[in-house]
Amino acid sequence: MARKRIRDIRNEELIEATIVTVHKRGYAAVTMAEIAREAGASAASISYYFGSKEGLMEATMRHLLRKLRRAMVEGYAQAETPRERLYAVMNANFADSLFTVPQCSIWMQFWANAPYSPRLARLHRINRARVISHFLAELSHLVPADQVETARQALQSYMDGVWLQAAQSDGPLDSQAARLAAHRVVDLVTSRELAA
Amino acid sequence: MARKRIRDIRNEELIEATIVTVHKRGYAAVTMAEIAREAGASAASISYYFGSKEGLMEATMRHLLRKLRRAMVEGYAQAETPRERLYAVMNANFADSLFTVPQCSIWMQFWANAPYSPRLARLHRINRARVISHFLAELSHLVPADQVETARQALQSYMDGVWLQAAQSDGPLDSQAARLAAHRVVDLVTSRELAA
DNA sequence: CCAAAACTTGAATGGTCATTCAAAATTTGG
DNA sequence: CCAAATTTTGAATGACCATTCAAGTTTTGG
Repeated sequence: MARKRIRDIRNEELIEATIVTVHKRGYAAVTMAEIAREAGASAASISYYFGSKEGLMEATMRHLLRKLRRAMVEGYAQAETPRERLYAVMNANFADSLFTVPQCSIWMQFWANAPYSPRLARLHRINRARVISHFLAELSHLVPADQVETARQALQSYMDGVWLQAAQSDGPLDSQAARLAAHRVVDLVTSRELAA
Repeated sequence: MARKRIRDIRNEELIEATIVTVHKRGYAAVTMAEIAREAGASAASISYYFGSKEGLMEATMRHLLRKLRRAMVEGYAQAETPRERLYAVMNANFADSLFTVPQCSIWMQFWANAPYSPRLARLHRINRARVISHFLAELSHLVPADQVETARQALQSYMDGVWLQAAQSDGPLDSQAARLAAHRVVDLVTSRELAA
């Protein structure tokens, strides 16, 4: 019991420290020593728990993806119509617990660096495919078949763009306003006017 | 005459090599030696021309921003209505010469790393303010005053999101389709239905 | 309480990299 | 053609960093 406990505690602490430190210094500049200091540990302990720097980054990204997925399925469970499920996707992405400057910032860091790390790229690809299929599934009930892909592209671009802008924001974010705005975008994109 | 010529030629070659190499290896991993090799020069010559790695990155970002700005003013000159000018902004961002995978990719690299480099951050801030004011100026003629900011946020998020997705794309991009889709988004956002 | 297992880290290692510099090559202006 | 200015680079420098390892400390299970 306790054997597992300690490992889990350290994992969590080190991942949290990674989020804070990558946000503060950037993916390109962050060092093991900085992350370790933030966590009150030594750089050597990171190697002990995660094997390597890349292992730590992968674990941190997994942590963030898990958090997002949890928020998503939670909202999905209560949604009953395709439109409500689209709202649920947006609500998850702009949930109070996820839509903060540091988290959007670190998300961007991983996003930008995923193409250059096989382990991050893999996680990124899997997550991306999942989100796309969710969007397509719901949109297929709401817009003509030949517009589904265009509508998905629009919704997903908007969602990503909001995160990207949020990452650059100075002040704190208004997650509720973001959700409302996102709902409106869903409504617009699924209205008849999308047709060319 | 020739004195300036050589410097300009080298500047251009090194900046072009920087774009190619950063796209290939990522901002976090790229080295002076790699860029120099791509340009058929030595790492020392980069220091000679740009002073430092950060100087080279700043010059490269300036180059990209200049390119974007040129495309923008060109379209602006021909636009006659607020809506046409919004189209022009989109057309510039999704111009054939700019909307390519490598360029979207490197743009993301700079975007993600700007917050951690004072010189990049400065360029980024200036560009951002310029784009925002353009959007606001045109939107103020098209939507009620209390919706201008929301509409700007939506349009800009969409635009950024499309670039972000394009950077991750596997195949080549269809810039004309991107422009058409962007026009439709402009139409949607400036329609009466934006109202909550 | 005890031995074994798990955990922790300071210091060493080996490697990488931006930058500098001196010397050489090239170009320029006359 | 020549001297001065400019351009080029190989090698040296110094700094930084991820990872390893051996030696300790703490925790665990009995």
